[in-house]
Amino acid sequence: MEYQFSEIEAKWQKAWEEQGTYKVTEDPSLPKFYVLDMFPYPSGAGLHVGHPLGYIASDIYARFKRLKGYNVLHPMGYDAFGLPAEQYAIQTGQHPSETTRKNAARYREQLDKIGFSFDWSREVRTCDPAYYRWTQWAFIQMFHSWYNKETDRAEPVAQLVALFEKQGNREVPAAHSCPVVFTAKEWKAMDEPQRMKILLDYRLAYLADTMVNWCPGLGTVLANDEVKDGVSVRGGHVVLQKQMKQWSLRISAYAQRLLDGLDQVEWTESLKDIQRHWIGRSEGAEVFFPVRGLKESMLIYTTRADTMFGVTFMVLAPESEWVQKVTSPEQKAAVQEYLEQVSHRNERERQAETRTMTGVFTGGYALNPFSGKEVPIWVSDYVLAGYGTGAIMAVPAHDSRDYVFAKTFGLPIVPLIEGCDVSTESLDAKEGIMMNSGFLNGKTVKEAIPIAIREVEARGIGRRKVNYRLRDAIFSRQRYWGEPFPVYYREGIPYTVEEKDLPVVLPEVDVYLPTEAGDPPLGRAKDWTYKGYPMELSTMPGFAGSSAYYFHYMDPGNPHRLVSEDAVRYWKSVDLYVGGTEHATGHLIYSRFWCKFLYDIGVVPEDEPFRKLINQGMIQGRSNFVYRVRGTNQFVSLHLKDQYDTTELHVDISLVQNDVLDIERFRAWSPDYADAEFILEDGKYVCGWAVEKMSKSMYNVVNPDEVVSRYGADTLRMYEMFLGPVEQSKPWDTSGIEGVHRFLKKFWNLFRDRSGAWCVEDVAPTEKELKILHRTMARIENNIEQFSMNTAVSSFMICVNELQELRCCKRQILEPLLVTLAPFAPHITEELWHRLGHTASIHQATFPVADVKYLVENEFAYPVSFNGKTRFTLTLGLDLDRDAVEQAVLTDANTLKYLDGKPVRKVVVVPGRIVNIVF
RNA sequence: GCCCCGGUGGUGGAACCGGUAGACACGCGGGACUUAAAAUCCCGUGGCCAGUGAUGGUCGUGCGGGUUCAAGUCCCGCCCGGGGUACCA
Repeated sequence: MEYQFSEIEAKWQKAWEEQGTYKVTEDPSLPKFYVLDMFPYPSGAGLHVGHPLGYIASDIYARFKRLKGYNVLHPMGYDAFGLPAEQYAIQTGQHPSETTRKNAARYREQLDKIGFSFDWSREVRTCDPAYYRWTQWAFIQMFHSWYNKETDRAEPVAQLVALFEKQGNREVPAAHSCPVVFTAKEWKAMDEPQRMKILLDYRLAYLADTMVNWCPGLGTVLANDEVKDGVSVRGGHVVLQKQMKQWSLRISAYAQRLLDGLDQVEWTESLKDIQRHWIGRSEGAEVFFPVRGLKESMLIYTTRADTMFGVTFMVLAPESEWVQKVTSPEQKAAVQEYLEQVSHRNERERQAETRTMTGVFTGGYALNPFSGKEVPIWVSDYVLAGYGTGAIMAVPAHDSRDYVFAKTFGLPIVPLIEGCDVSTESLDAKEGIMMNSGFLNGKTVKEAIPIAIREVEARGIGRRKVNYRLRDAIFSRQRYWGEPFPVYYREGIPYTVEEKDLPVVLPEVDVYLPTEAGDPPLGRAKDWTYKGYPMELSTMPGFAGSSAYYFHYMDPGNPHRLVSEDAVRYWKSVDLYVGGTEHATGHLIYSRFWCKFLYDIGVVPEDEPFRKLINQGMIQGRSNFVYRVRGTNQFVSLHLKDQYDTTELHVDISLVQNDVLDIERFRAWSPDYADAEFILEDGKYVCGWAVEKMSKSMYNVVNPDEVVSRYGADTLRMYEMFLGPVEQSKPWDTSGIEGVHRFLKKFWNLFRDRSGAWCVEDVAPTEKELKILHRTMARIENNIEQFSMNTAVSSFMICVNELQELRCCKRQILEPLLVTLAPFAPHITEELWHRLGHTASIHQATFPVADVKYLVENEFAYPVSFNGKTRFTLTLGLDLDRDAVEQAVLTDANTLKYLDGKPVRKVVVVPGRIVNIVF
């Protein structure tokens, strides 16, 4: 019987589903292993062949771990809230939940055909109220928590209130944004709205006026990771800076823990670097500069306290409250005009103007506390309001931005490093010997920095300070298709909905657009109130639902908890997470933060969610081109095109095989080409090709369904792995798939004789056959553990080629081999397993253990080289020691020939590796 | 600009700790089977040079240096491609 993959695959997919083969429950008698894929957003376009790459790799790993005796949790679900469904709803009026449901069904259909071992009974969808109640619940917990910097964890706000009642807020070690200082007495004298306003500045989920990325094109606010190069990542719309009242998560309180935690996880260094950079820890000092005519001193942040003597001016961010305080009457009009000008600029313009500095003098002066000199205070948008204190001391000689500013406005530049030349550019490097710097003269920069900070502290004009670039996460979106906030307003003050009333279900609206008044779409909902009070109109961002979904998989559908104690104590955290690197500064940071918070409040036992992370590469498209002679309907073959003036056009890759165009089908492809003419080479039309993004517009999309129906899921799975390392990006080229398909046919044929009849025999295998088997088993196990799936596939090919040559069809060889192959090709192996007489699934078998006695060789073909050049090989026993090998080689006839009578200077022998003769 | 990661045949890619570069596969060329095609099987396949020939020589892992008996692998300096980040004081 031929290898009939379609029937085999359909049969076993059905059987696995019916028998619940991949259903998993907590089993304390077995070690656990949690393999997770980043869940997909179900888009309308469906899956292309690049999407399942990571899923296949993780599925192989999950199946392997099961065969090794682990209880494996391997779930899947959908990141189902998101902009595309909502934009589609705006255009068509179709409810986003409807589109999402359809798209998810399509995804499921496609995924099922590939034969994954997901436990679908644990499916989580972020848009399902039964799930998002836990997103809302977590928000409520954050609302009622504050960050205690002393205990370094989140604690209940009730405890904070107790502290306020006892001692006011001055000494409370909290991460906060509260501008006022009060005593216990003052706190007690406040009324409820006043207290609630204060507490908002301490909560981990808080409402505040903040500078946000406002995207008019999408009608919503965006988080920093959703903006790139001044435009929105989704849709590419212009983004403006705007002051708005928004919900935020105080993730900045966790900056140090997020940084430290990176040392505990097995992620690639480059991904950790991206996160480290995003967190952006810097060590420096905050220093007060007295201001002429004011009692109050201005606070600045610097990492270069050593350069204090070189400060020749100060710069304020346009948004700084100090601008109004220091501006002189004469400069008021100019400053106003500048602020006006700056406010109209969007992020892109602000960034594009790196070269031309803008700014204005405020008319105010600050006093350099070290040199005693007065320096002018300027305003410029090169200083950011959100970092440090929104004010800087400018040292043009040693900071390139200050340098450009000084040159632009003719401000003095005082060099502080001996022998440096600042006539054309600043010297930013932290090296050299200090000069012009009073008590720091003669010191190196590295010595001077701590000395200067110590001096600042000794004089009581500032203190050592660590800053982070990481900002609090803006958590409101002025959109419809997201989790509603469990928040209502009483007298303008936000309160959370009682937990017993969760979930707060997303209400229906007539259209998915903002209201006339400019409120978000939820402003259109009828009776959008709680206990008679108005509800919050924003919804949560995309990352809300994806920050803890991996916990709910452990205990899906639990109506009482995100995850039960028993379940989370068993599954703990994700052992292996597979997904794209594009989530480095979004999902992967937010999830870590969310997990640490849940850890702080005692809901989960570990504070890092993803122990090991593998980033799968992208599968790129391989496009084909035809060359049309300009102004004609004539097409010229690739290698002749240089003789003509041509236009390169994408051609659908389904019309091309091995870069040769199917002319008839090309003519039928579009009416424009119906009467096309062709200039051929060797009777063929050869197409050009290029590696590009896989996309419809390039006509290079390959759909997994098509591959499955032509070659089967087992072939698709193995070919995706065979393409190359999982982590690497590489182009998809369907022509290569034949080799993998051929391999599976050969493998199938090992079980049959020449006539096609079943021929597996119970005969003792030979030493040689056992060696082939055990070597393969050992390699595969090693390859899977290293996540080197491509070399695993090669190892199988080599094994099958060798067994085929030996015409081996012995049960004792084929049976263990089947189990070894099962993670890669689950269907064909299941079929053959049952034909061998088994009744239970092969996926519940045990992975065979390689016996070392079959792995050791007793002979080795030594490559013998002369002065590093390999000339011949000499097979010798591996039991020979260094001297014996040397003797054997030196007396060999071949050696004498290559030496040609010259004296040997040195012989290098590495037993079991190489012999090198130097002469 | 700064920080990562890459660069190996016509193509995708192998090569453990420095030890026979190009495994495995595609493609291509040749052959067998066939009326023919598909499928299958066998042989060859990095470049150049020499030889009728089994073969021999030589160059070769982006470029230029270096360390070493030996370098795709380690070190220094560049070039190119991809990703991250960017007035973060």
